[in-house]
Amino acid sequence: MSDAAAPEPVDLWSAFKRAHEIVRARVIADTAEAAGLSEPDLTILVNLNKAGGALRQSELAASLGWDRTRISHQLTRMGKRGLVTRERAGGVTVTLTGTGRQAVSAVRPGLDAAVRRHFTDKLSAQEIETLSSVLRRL
Amino acid sequence: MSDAAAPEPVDLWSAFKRAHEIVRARVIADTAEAAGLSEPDLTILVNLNKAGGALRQSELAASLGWDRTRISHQLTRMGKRGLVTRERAGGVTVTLTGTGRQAVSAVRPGLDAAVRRHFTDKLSAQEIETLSSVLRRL
DNA sequence: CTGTTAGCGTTGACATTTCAACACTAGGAA
DNA sequence: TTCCTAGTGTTGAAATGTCAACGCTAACAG
Repeated sequence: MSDAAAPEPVDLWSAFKRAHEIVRARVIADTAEAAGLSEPDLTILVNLNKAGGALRQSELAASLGWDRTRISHQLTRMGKRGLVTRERAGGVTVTLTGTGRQAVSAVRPGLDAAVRRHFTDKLSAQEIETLSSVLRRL
Repeated sequence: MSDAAAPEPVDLWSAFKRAHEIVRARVIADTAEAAGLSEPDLTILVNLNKAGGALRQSELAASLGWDRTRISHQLTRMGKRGLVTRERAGGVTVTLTGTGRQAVSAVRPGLDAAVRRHFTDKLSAQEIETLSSVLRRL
């Protein structure tokens, strides 16, 4: 039998937050920081790019688990920096600008590498599968 | 064989961040919010309490994965609210006040319940063990 | 037409986090 | 002694996130 005592739920949650915090800091230090982008900038850019360059604002919020206000402020800032544009069409559609696309392409290789280095390379294939299924459920 | 395609590292990382964001929002809504504490307040209080009520500031930072500046500002705010005290002893030692202890005890049962409800109850014993081992490694 | 309700987004004030720059201390080397 | 160097903590300004309040639009009932 395994000798690991069942962790208290709160301790498991603390470990989760700590791991998130540490991996996040390392990945950002290796990517956004080097590209003159903030972490939220990068998060939005990658999500938009993955969706083909445009998304409804509410879908963007849902896919990140962010709330309306946070997305709104963030997009306002990114608009001023010329990374995205917004237009009303029923809801609001957010679109990547040329500058925005360029920024994603520039950072992407480094981001992939950093995520592998600080995250997935430390996990076995079996663990990745379990983790993936767990995260989907939360 | 499993038919789940191996997820791109970046996608797994996004899923990790999203799960963290969602669980965090739910737990906080059910606990700190109800107790007049902020999330970082609660995080610090729980950690200090677990350590017996006092810790070196740098140890607190390391155990949370936070950086110096963040801890410093946070403790300054909490000091003003009467939750902790600091004194210089080689490094700086942070101590829970009576008010601080009281606050932790008051929130603790609700916190345990919320973490179970939004997090561990959704995982099997097997998954908890895997997750626990993975998080330790990161 | 007049409400009413719900979804979606914005705004401004305030709280928290980050960033760059600055002390302070201890320890060792010149 | 003086001069590094590393580790630790603080400060103030700028960036980001949160909260409460508001406005807009569409759908629907009266």
